[in-house]
Amino acid sequence: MGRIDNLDRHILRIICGNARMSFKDVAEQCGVSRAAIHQRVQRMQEQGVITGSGYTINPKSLGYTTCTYVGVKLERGSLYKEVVPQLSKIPELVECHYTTGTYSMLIKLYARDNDHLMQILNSTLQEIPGIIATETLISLDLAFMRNIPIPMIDEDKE
Amino acid sequence: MGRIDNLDRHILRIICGNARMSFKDVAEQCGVSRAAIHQRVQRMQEQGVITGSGYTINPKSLGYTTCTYVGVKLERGSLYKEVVPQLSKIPELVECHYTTGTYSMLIKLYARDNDHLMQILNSTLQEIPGIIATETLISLDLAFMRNIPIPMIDEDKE
DNA sequence: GTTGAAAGTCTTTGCCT
DNA sequence: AGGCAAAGACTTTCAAC
Repeated sequence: MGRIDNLDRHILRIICGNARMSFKDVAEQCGVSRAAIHQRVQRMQEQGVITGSGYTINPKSLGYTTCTYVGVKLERGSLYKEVVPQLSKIPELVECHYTTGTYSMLIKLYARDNDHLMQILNSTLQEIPGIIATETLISLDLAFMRNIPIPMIDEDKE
Repeated sequence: MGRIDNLDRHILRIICGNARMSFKDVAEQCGVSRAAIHQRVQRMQEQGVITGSGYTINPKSLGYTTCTYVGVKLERGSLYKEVVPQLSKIPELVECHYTTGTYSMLIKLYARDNDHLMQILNSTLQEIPGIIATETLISLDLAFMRNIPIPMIDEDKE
């Protein structure tokens, strides 16, 4: 996968929170040329360090009033691979993990209102074969949401 | 907050998964001029519909091998406001919700390895006053992670 | 929402360290 | 290998319509 040095990390710290910042400004902040930024961003995309880009949309502006996590219990863990395609069909479902602990899976979804949430939970989720129980954790408040930390490394080592 | 019409929605669908796409291409896909795209994106940023932009970074490339959700139980729900600033100090913690259900809070974090995870759970989290119990849900596999759905609306109504 | 022109930015190529 | 400079191509911005 190739090493990610401190210049890479510096670039990532800047752009991971602002995809539309011009490479000229990134270059100035890093003290290198624009071309260097361009080459490194391109290389990191090829290496799979950077997997994509996007805008963050406020769910409320689209009419989604609630964000909910649901703990899903399966009849058998091995049903995981069969259940995922079914879950994937639910557009409101944005994240889907296979987990250790109390639940077999943890999923995240957005709903327009309580009726919509109930409809997803009862009519859609509970009807999927293999799912024997769900536990609903409604997010009443998002205290914070931020990017993964990007620590600098000791470049002499490694 | 102003209405978001179908052209806005079309734009959002395109750019929310690709922040670096040129507005010229967006304009072509939408069948309008470049300036229209620019005006609308700017307006949506001012309105708070678009709250930011960024690159997605592969956690593994930074040395994070595990993604973990932790259900946190508080002594009293009202301690929430006091606990959040403490949690915010943990850089590996990327998301923090106040929730209904089994837990008082649900948090998401990244760890380099099992030792690192244990250290965050035992040394850091459990030491915060007000936290009486935690339940760890390690993500063994991320089946999918995608953007919130952006439905088109019936523009005659509303 | 559109057009057109001016200002600024990105991307490529070849060169240098 | 990796960083740099310059040129042409492309975008963004700002008018007036």
